Amino acid sequence: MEDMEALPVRFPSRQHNHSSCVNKLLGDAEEECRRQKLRFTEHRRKVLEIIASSHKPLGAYDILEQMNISGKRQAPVVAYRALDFLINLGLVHRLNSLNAFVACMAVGEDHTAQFLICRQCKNVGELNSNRVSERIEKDAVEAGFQVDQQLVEIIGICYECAESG
Amino acid sequence: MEDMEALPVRFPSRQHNHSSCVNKLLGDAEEECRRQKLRFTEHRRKVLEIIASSHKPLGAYDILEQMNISGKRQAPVVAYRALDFLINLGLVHRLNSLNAFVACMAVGEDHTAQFLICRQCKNVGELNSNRVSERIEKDAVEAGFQVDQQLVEIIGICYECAESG
DNA sequence: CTTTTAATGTAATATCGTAACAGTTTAACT
DNA sequence: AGTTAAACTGTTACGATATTACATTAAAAG
Repeated sequence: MEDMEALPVRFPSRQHNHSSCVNKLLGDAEEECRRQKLRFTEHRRKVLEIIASSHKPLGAYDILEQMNISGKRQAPVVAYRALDFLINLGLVHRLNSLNAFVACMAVGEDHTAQFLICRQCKNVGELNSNRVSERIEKDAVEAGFQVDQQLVEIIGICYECAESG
Repeated sequence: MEDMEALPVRFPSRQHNHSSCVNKLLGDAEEECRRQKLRFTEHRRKVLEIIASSHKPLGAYDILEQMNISGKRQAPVVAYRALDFLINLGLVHRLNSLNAFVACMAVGEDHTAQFLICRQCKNVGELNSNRVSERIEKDAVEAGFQVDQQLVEIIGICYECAESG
């Protein structure tokens, strides 16, 4: 018997307005930092804002380009440091197959995540299927392996791209 | 009700002897190339041999170092070309989270694969769980996504490392 | 208000991967 | 065999991604 609850998935639709999710994410970040007594500095805010403003994954150097506050180009390490921080906080995810970064779409939900990467429009969605993560966990354990972290990236075609041919 | 068949998994044990699996893989490669009328050139053979001789993932430049036939260092592109070929043939897998490569442990079995990466001994095992791949496929489809490729990398501690503390 | 921890600035460098193009080998077909 | 087309190789250069190291500054904790 299957679990019949709705499967949580976020795939950004085409006409979707980013500004609300950017604001939500920045708010969540601030709150989370306050709670954990961490510093939500300008670099970190800026990087999160840049990533959240795009549902296409951004490379570190793309982000860097948009960090030109006062026309001055930052060193790569500046972006990487902020990214590390945000990833540890669970606000940003890294897509290994693309060497790129996306904002988390399920902040604060204690979620597992699988990434849906559309190879046509390049948008990335986040699937939060506990069934998938539990299946992986179980089978790994059965194979004698103790799981710390799961990286699941699914490449294909999203609904909107499939519809429009 | 669960599928009770044994879960196919290959995790290289410590005392395991590589030479037999190297030979098997080279044989499979030759046969597959003959079948598909592809050329199993010296570079390709050498790269496959190098990868198959290690169950730790190797980076492209590690492979390159070992390609010093007659003391002459090859250009990176030489390794990458051979790797592309072997990956397309399904003889080698790329681990995106490590930018590294491992030999396939289930050649010719029409398999799906999930990788078990031990963060202690750095060995990599291959889990071939259709339950995992089917669960991913189903949930992605339910989420409106058409799957072309799945990348599953599982990071943790292998059985032998867990035992020895 | 001083100590110590965390974050920043800056330069250099390491690591990973590809483009472009000329030359050579191999396979396929007269 | 000789010709042609396709695949592979050699070589150079470069692009893209990521980290180390260390001096300086800012913030939090006592």
